[in-house]
Amino acid sequence: MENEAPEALEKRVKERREGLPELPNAKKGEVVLRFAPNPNGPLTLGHSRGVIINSEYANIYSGKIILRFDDTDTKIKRPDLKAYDWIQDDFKWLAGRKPDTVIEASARMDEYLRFAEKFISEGHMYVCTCSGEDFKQFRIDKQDCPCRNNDSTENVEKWIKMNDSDGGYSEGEAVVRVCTNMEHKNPALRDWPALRIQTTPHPKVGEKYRVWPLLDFQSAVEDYLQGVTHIIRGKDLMDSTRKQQLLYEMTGWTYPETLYWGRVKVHEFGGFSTSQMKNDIEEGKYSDWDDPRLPTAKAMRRRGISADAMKRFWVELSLTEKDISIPLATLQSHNAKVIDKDSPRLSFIQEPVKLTLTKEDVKIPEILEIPRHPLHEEFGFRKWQLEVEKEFEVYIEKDDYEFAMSNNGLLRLKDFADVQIYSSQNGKITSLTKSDGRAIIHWLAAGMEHPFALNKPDKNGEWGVVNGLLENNDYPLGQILQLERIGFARLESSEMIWTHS
RNA sequence: GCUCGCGUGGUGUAGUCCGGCCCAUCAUGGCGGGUUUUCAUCCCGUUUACCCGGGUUCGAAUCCCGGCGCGAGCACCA
Repeated sequence: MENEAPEALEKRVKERREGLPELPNAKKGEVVLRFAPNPNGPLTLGHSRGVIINSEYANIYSGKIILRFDDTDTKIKRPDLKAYDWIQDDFKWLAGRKPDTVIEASARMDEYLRFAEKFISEGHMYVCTCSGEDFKQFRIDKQDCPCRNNDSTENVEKWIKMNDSDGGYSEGEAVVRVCTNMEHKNPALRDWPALRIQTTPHPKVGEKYRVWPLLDFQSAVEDYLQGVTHIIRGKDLMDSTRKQQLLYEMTGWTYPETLYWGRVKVHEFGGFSTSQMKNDIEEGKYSDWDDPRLPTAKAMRRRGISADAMKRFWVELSLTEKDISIPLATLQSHNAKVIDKDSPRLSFIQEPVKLTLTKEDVKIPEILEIPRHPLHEEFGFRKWQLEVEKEFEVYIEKDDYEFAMSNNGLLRLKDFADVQIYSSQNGKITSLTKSDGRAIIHWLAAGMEHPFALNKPDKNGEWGVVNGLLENNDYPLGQILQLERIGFARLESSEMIWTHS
């Protein structure tokens, strides 16, 4: 058998793959990856995929992950000074660590301009002074623009004029193009633009530079300079890869291995446009970037989604080029598994109804001890001081009260006692032990509560405040709680933010 | 218009390169049940899929051809 068909033995056995697929041509310890957002806002849910997938691969291959701020547009997607910090913060939360290197493209301008000048003098790029509209036509017609045939000396002169704020070209009058091929079958690759003039000051470096690289050029040069081995990007940038490969071919550089993912939408949010969110916040539709209704990393964190759940979520979606639309429930399901085991239980009474109960012959304890977590007694106990002398008052939810009224008034107060309730909002404690299969509800003893609010979405997804009574506690702000029979929520100073059930 | 990519259940995903081990994996959701003094966690059961049409082949989710659908690029945005 081995002698007759050796190739049959070499064929890989079909196995179920788990986690991320292998990176092509990756050597442990030598992988360099990068995540390159535009700092025009904090990270969105979409960006979180980039942080997680790239940093996961860096972990798997003991490689490096670079965080690069692609901030070379001063006009359309202006960098937001605050975003540089936000993104580093979001990155650290998602990846569980800081990036190995942080680069700001705007701080690397000298390098980009140096390479631009080199490529122009070598004839790989040229200065084009045609209008955008004219060039568009040349591209459609597969015709060279008049500037294409200028010799490199002339191009260097024009390059100097581009950089000259005094008497040179002004914004829109000249761009630098990569000399590819005007008959390339893919129109997107025909002499693509590499640098242009921008006179809007940059928030970081002001008016120090006049000619700025476009993404394709900046990214191509920086990836080379940093020794990036693998690029993982959206498939909308496939043509970007091809443009950059053409430049790499001219310069003799080796292009990184490139992988892509498709577009992701979340049912509840649709897409994740940073500029759209920015507008909406400015118009007052949302309070800020961490408004729980927004698909930002900040908002997810505020809603009590754990970084671990985000990681599981993105790793499960893996690296496919398919455009997908996924319900938030998938992320929430991962999250529930992660947070359930260490979320302390607490009672929260929505729309409370106060009941006065008689104790009859039942002897109630002065202190009721309820575990903070049903599966982890080592977390300790909640200790409720009960009123043994005077009237005994409790709060239950209006819905539970109404349910009891239409079902003979029998209820069990969880972890405490069986009660019989009357429509007068009075009742009696009938026994401490559970005597039958009656419904068990959560409740609060009077004196153990304080008014508090829960900010949560209704059935239609509209967020609103539910007022109620929260069990007294000393958990720190940011603690994720499980409100018994309701769901998870994260504690803030003036309210709780709903996580999910 | 030109160019590129993708099409497996309600939603994702494995398998597609190298055809048989796939009457198609795992998860999530739905439904039903169990455990639980929470409608949480956990456990069990159940449900539904290879875009369409040809071809090659003993055999096709997988290879070939042709459709159709969806998405993206063709920006002096990233």
